[in-house]
Amino acid sequence: MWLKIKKEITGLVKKNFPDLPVSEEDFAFPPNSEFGDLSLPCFNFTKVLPNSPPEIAKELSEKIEPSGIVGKIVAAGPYLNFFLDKRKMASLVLNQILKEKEKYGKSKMGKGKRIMIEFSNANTHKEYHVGHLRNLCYGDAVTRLLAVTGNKAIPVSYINDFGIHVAKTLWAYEKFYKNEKPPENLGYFLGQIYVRSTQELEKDPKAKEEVGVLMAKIESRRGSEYKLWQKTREWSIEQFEKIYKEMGVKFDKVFYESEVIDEGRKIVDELFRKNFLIKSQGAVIADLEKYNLGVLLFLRSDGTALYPVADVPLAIKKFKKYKLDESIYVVDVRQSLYFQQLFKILELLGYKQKMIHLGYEFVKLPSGMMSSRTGNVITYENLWAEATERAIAETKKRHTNWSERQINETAKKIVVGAIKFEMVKVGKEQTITFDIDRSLRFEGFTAAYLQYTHARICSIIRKAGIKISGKIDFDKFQEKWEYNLMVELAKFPEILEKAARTYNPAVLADYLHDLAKIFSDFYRDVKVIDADLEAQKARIALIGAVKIVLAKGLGVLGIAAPEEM
RNA sequence: GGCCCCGUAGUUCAAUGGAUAGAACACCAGCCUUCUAAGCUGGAUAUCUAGGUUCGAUUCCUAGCGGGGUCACCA
Repeated sequence: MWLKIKKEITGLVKKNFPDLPVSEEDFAFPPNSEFGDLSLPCFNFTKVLPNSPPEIAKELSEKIEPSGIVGKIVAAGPYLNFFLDKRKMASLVLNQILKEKEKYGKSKMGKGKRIMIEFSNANTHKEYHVGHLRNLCYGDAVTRLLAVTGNKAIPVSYINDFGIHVAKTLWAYEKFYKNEKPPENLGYFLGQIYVRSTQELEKDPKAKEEVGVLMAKIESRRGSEYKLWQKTREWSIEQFEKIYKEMGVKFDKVFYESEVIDEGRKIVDELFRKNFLIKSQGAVIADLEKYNLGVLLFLRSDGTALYPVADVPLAIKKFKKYKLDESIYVVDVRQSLYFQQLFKILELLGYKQKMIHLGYEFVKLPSGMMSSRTGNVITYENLWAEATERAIAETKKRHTNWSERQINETAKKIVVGAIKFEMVKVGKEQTITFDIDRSLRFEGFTAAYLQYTHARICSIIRKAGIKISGKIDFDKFQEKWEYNLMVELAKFPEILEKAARTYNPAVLADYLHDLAKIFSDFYRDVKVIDADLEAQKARIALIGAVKIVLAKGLGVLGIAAPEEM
């Protein structure tokens, strides 16, 4: 919306000064609304005009006649500030939002590009912890951002169900848990066993061989070990599905290492024959030294497979089957060298599609790096239980008359919101130190604050009980908060585009918080229900627009906006 | 050692090269017979160092310091 306004103003300036080097990108928002709504720095104009920036600003402000959406033009030092016509602004912004409703903000920026985005690459037979959650929440938010900005986003997950970790867990299972009655959450149970396994293997180095033997038996895809693998693999997969359902994340397709590894071995053989891969120190590698990317191991010297053996065929399958324009991998930044290597190999094999590794920093705890081995870890289950308990307690306190079902449903929305918001509200380059007390707060810069703001708006609209129909009299807007809200609402489409362009949902989180803050100011100073009918109508329209944008913005972050809380 | 990321308030984070560096938490002092106090108001506190580019640098460049990651059989 602002882009449109900036273009209009650019036109206005050019009409009077055709030679001035000015474009939409040159405008800035003033630090304070007292300065105006939009600002044009005049420093660059010294190249075509003889005067100093302040003199130029002054001259421009005198010679350009305000028209259209521009109400007033004022020079402030080297800046040329534009004040917009508030009534025109109101009718432009509010009419569009109320007409488009939840479609407001949708753009065609992506031009229908087919983008596959791979995330939540968890391992079966291991724990699912807050580190995985960052990946899940970030990947999901980016998927939704790409979709809302005009791309065909295809979310997929790639599960490693066939690595050595599987054998480790099953080794410990056979040895220590075989006769135990498994608990209800079987996936979680496997995670616990994996931890035990790493501890036991440290104590008993000889057991490594047993694990190797077990792995070979599983890979043979025959016998009781293979059956055990099939059974326990389902346990993990069911756990993942439960997590995705609770968190409201959907994948179009889930790939499994066990399904692509055979194809991968064939490709490795073929590439080896073609001398694309070579033998070195007993292992099979790709030598990428000439691209300054070191070497990448495909096969260990004992012939067992490493990551790229599955990743290469999977990437090829993706390109062929899904006709992708772009392929995105959301994986921990520690694997950025690996992805540079993988992309280089795919490029050398002739794949020219755009490949992007979205590397985010890891999650650690106040007590240090997460480590399953030492038990310094917050599992998904622990976090979910803890968060649910707190959200239920908080909701009960406020709504003593609510049914249990109502409380649980609302609490769940708060829990999912809290977790997702914590994970995406900071940039991906930032290490998250996950402090459970800090993260499960319901005040300040949190999802709960945004949800609460939304619920308050819903409450007002319910109580007012009037339908907005016919023409709205925007002259009824007299308060600065009403105007500030509209200015903020108008930014939403550009915010979505910026967040999508930079793969940074934190931009959106920030914006929603700003919007909610301004609403709170409005809420304090401006009564909606007590106002005369025309003013009430106009204000209902305004807060209705805020509600739409809050709900939509939260939705893009994968967070629900409850009507009451 | 090579490469990558980070360094902003007591803490956790913001800031397309633009005006007075914003929030949140914590702390102190206030605001609920009035649309949900999960809210609001007020208060104090910050750009790692040294150079450079620029009319203008938290932002870009160089060097250094500090923290983290990664660099062949881990995933």
